[in-house]
Amino acid sequence: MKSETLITLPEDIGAAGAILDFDHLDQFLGFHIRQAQGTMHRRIIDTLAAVDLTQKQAASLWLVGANPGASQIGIGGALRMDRATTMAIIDRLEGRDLVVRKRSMVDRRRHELYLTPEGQKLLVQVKKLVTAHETRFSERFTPDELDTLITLLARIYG
Amino acid sequence: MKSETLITLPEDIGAAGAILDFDHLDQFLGFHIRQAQGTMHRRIIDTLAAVDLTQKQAASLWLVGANPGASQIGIGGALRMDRATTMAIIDRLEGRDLVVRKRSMVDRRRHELYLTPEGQKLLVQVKKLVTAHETRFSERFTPDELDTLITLLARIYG
DNA sequence: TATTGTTATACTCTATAACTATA
DNA sequence: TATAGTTATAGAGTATAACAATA
Repeated sequence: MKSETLITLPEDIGAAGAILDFDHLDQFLGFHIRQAQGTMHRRIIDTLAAVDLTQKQAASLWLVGANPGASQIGIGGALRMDRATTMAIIDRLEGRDLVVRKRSMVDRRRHELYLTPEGQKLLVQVKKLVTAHETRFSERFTPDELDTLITLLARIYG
Repeated sequence: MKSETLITLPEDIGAAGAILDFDHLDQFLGFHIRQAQGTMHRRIIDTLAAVDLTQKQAASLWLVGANPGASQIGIGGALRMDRATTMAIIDRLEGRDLVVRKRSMVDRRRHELYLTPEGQKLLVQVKKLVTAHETRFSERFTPDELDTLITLLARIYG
């Protein structure tokens, strides 16, 4: 028994739709999550190009904005990035004067992270862009469907 | 109004659970897809380390096995990879003598892809590993839930 | 002109290891 | 001993650009 699936391709990948035997690969959760995440990621890259930020950079900016004084380990943990990855991202944000590091007085190992005025200004724009991006995808679902989808997704990593 | 969320972290990331204000970031579909995909991806990397393959390499091997004679553009399209990415992955598989390229007699621009006997042998093992990996995640859901989840995910990129 | 494969190149994310300083 | 940050390094994936061969 063969499962044939028509995959519609983004214009920049491949030439046209291709019919391939997926041999049950397309019955796997991991397959669909990867496709869905890839699709949304490509779109958010384009969306955030307007402010020259990547998704991780934008998410980090967002969390620092909501949690002034948070540490790198805190931000990284929330976004599931290790220390080295978080480091690189905060470096980038600091290099653009969007975020500042301040040595913590309570625990001198930690650096407290804060948005600069520029960071705060950019975050306003980021929130608009990300919200619009999210809407473009979430409007494909009813509120109930969206709620179900998010609840089920959370069970994968919760 | 602040939404506080407890995130349980993988042992290799961060020190312990951290409570952060996500400021609605955790109400976004993109956020949860990324977390879920990251979780499954980390796990499949560990799983496929036994055969020294990445997820993309394994998926490409799988599709070539199911579609003997498929072209790179065909494989890449099905997995949503551009030509350069597909090229690198097939190069790796060919370098390990798992896949061979044969010039097509019908369209001499194309290279037909085939598994070698070694590739076929390894694919058997890959299917066991991937299926076990999938089961570890899919068993968190009832059949109905899994069906719903996959159907909703497919709507994102369909 | 368009498509397939190829090569070169660059960037992001991810991860590991080792080091400093602080707790 | 453990934690937070840092630095160096490496690999995978993604993407663009340019080119050759072929349609």
